[in-house]
Amino acid sequence: MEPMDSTAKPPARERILLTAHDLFYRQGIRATGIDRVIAESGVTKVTFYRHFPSKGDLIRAFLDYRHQRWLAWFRDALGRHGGHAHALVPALAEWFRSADFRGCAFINAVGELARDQPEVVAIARRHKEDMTAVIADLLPATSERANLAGTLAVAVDGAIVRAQYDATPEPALQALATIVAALTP
Amino acid sequence: MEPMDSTAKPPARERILLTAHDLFYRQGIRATGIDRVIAESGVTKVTFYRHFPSKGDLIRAFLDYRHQRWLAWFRDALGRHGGHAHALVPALAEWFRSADFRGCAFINAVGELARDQPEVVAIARRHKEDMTAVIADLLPATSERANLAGTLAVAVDGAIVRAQYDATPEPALQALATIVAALTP
DNA sequence: TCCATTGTAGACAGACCTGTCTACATCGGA
DNA sequence: TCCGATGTAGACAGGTCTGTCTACAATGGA
Repeated sequence: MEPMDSTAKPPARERILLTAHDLFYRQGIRATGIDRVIAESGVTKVTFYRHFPSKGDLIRAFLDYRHQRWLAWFRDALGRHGGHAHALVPALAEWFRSADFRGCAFINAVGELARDQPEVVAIARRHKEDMTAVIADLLPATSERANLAGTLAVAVDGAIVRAQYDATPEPALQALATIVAALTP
Repeated sequence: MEPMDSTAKPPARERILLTAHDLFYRQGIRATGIDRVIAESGVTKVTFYRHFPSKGDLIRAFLDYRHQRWLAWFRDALGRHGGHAHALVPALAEWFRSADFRGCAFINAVGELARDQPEVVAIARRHKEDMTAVIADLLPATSERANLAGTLAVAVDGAIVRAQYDATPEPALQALATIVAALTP
């Protein structure tokens, strides 16, 4: 029955995944060695390699996990801000202003790994398709909905990368607000 | 006087820089070892380290070089396509469709190196400021010019990253065209 | 002529990387 | 009771990384 008292450690696989998520997102994937993930998740090499036979497996699991987690947050934040297209700005503002914001994990992963692990590009593409679908849900069901959602998704990507290298998120948010206002009546 | 006949190799420093540009942009910076740059530029370790005391120096030199080269191309392409805001789309189309397109070197570098080399972020920021200034030159000199250029720059960044992970550049270009049309009368 | 600069060849150090291995402990279900 | 899954500790192999080192050659200006 698994009593699951509050002091119990989560199972090894979950600890590894949470640690990898933290380190990969914060430091970058290539910059993070397996040894570091193993040490910080409090697991040994054998246990680690039984769950993830190679670093590539861990990277894929990390991206899957990130995908679920980020999309759930995105949907929730958009809902909390009204569920219309203009909600994009305050929703993303939450993320951009959070202390550990480091850009889009998928865009970063493509930049780092596209050449050696082409499947990462496919994963990123699917992630962005799902993000675009969530954006489409904010729009009225006209014949232009899919196109408009795609255009807004490009603006969102632009705002994410700008917020990543700018000192403050305001220019990114202002630009996004301008584009949203121009495109949605 | 340097006769400079056509078979002469360029000086070592230039060969190193061109090789680094090629490898860093194509494979990523972290994925490219110094040894590879040394081997492909036809130079020895001592020569290399006399010009660039550390990999960090080479990275900075690469980004400077890329900055000059990309901006010169960007200005030229915009001019060839009419020098107005709508020229952004065909100009970027040239780049996105070129065989060796791999996204924006500065966005990629920030994703890879921001944590360990914060100065890379500052370099990227300056690059994007200059890119934004070039975009501003396409716009009429109204009081809104700077704001509008900043907004278009965000859209351009979004189009660049989308073209990087999409299978074809068309969605990125179409989105950018839509945004440009909506923002410039 | 002298000497600093730039070049060449390649061994080497020391760190870090991924992944394998032996040997043993615990625990839950069949 | 037995057995497979899951856990632990840590040595080890073989590769790659950055950067240093010795020793020598060519060139070009003061």
